[in-house]
Order: sequence, then structure tokens, then C-alpha cells
Amino acid sequence: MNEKEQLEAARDRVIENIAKNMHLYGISDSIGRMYGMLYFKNQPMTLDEMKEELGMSKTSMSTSVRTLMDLKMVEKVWRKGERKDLYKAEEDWHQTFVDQFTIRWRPSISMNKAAMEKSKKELQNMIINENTPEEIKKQALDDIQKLTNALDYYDWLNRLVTFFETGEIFEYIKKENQTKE
Amino acid sequence: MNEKEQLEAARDRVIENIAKNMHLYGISDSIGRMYGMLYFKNQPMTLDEMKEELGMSKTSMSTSVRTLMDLKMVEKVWRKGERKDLYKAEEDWHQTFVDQFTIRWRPSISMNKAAMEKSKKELQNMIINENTPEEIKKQALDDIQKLTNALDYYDWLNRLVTFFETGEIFEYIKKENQTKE
DNA sequence: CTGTTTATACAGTTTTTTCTGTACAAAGTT
DNA sequence: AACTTTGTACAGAAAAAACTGTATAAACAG
Repeated sequence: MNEKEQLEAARDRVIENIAKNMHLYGISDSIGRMYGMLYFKNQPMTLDEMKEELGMSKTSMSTSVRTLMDLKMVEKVWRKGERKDLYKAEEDWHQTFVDQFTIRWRPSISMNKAAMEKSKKELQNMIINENTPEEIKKQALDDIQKLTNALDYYDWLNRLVTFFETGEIFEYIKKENQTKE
Repeated sequence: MNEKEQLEAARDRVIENIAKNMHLYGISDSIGRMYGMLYFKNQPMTLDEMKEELGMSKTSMSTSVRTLMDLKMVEKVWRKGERKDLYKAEEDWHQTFVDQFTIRWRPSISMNKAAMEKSKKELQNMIINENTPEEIKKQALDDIQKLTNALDYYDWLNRLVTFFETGEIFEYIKKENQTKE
């Protein structure tokens, strides 16, 4: 194995690991591999270059890169005199982590909250309504308690996401590990 | 629609929403639906009862419940004189959130770290080696810088997971929202 | 011990997701 | 204008994941 191969082997090991663990970010191995490759390139890449390097179709490159852009893991780059679109990886993984949270969790939180608030209101009306049988009321009360707990959690989760989003988290968990020195 | 149906509709709306958003925890709709159902039941359930309620095979119930147990979202419950296994949902979602992090992220972090450290070491050896061509050395140095940044991130991430795991997070993001009162 | 009940391993089927090739629209070039 | 290049929509193929039924092992009852 010559030096160039050694270099590539070291790189590929890391890329493969990134790819395998990307499911935590809710993306497939292939897309993770694309990200890993871009991370190690010093130059932004075109779809055709990626197609070449990953041995996949251009269509796949197009959809994969879009997914990564939606997650703010990749950005489009402009270069004078270049007709093709160029893409580069976001390098700051702390930022990527925080963005993930904001992009993926916020919408889910508000969806769930809305559904729970609606159901909670309906159940409260059933409690008020005198025609509701006693047995049903008991169950409704029970469900209301569960929904109240769940809503408290979503409230907490929202505050947590804000804690990340604003970067406040970095005041408590420092980017540079002080304890090392 | 009578009262019982109203109650069920309110419940099902929430369960369906939980199911749809469970992909954030890396689990499928069906498994999410099982969790949602268990969350609203006051009694622990057997596999056969779940099979009945969800209209799925017992095999599915068995594997789904195991997935939820691995994630500490469901626990096995013992009841005197009951031959069948009983399962109940973990009710504290704050705890569930924290567990997710520990269970899913920790192993990935250490896998990635290991791969990166190995590659970093190999690249450093190439730098030292006088036979390595200058051009390769330049690239290796560049990769080492990227790996160093990535390892710093994983170090941060590890400290973050600990911050959750120990419950320290709750000192900063309180479970009860003070600003409400 | 034999017979019964419960949970799960495993193979095969169904469903979903991922990937590709073709077709076409948008933008650039001559 | 006509011709070329680039990115993506869309339909179908390939691969992966989810689900089921049967078979079997483990636990229990008599």
C-alpha cells in the first residue's frame, strides 16, 4: 500500500463511520457518505464530481444534496465563471447539531402540542357536560392528567430547543474542554 | 357520536400524533402507536391484549415491545398469578428523552471517536515518515486538522450527554416552567 | 411425566424506501 | 434564433424494512 492509498484508507474509514452513524440525524448511509466526502474535500464539489466519486446516479446526487441543504449540513457556493452548482459541507458540527434540533424537533413539538391541546379541551368539555356518564368522566379526568403531563414536557422541550438555538448551551458546555489542559 | 366514542377520538388523535412524530426517536409509526396506546392505559397490558387492540400479529407485538424496552420506554411488570408478561409505558417523558440520548448517542460517539483517532494516528505517522511525498504530507496535515475539529466536537457531545444523563440539565431548564406563574 | 400456554426465531410476504434512467425545463452559449 | 449544458420530475427497478404465520423452546399445570 503506497502513501496515497494510506491517506485514502484513513479518510475512508472515517467517512464510512460517519455514514453509519448518520441515522441518528435521520438520514441514510448514502447521504451520510456524501456528507463525509464533502467534509474532507477542500474544494466545493459539483453534482457530477460527486456522482463520479460515489459511483451513483446524478439524480441521487441531486436529491441527496437537497436533503443535506434542508438540514443545513451543506450549502451552495458560488464561484465566478462556474456554470455548475457547487456545494460544500458545513464544517462546524456544533452548529449542525443545534440546527438539527431546531429544524427537526420544533415542528414535531408544535404538531403534538396542538393535537394534545385540542383533545384536552374536548375532554374538559365532556367533564362539564352533565349528560356525560360518570364512568366516562372518570376516564376523561385520567386522560386530562396524562395530557397535562405531556404538555408540560413539550413546554420543557421547547425551552430546551431554545437553549440550543440561542447558543446558551455553550455557556454551560464549553466548546473547548477546559478540563483537558 | 356518543360519549365513549368522543373519549376515544380524543385519545386516538393524540396517539396518532405521537406515532407520527416518533421517527425523531428513530422508531416506526407502529411502534410509536404501541407506545401511545400503553401510555394511555392505566393497566399494564399483555402481548395478546395489544395484538387485539392494534390488530397486528403477536410476533410484531413481541418485537415492538422489545424495541421499546431497549429504549427504556416500556418496562415489564410482574403481577401475582399472571402467567403472561405484562408491559407498561414509562410515564416520565423527560426521563425518556434523556435515556434516548444516552442509549443511542453514546455508542455512536465512541465508535466515531475510535475510528477518527485511529486514522489521525496513521496520518501523523505518515507526516513523520520521511519517505512520504511532500504533496501527500500536505493533504495529511489538512485531514488531521479536520479530525482534530471533529474530535473536539465529539468531546463536547460526550460532555453534553453526561449533562443530560446526570440530570444536571434540569438545574438550568427546569421541569416546571417558572415563567408561567 | 404429559399436556398446555406463552414468547420468540425464522422464513417468506408485503410494504416502504432508495436508487436509476429517461425526459424535460431552465439557463447559458454561440 | 438554435444548440448545449445543467438540474430535477417522474416512473419503474432494486433494496431494505416491516409484518405475518408456522414452528419451536421455555415455563407452567396437573
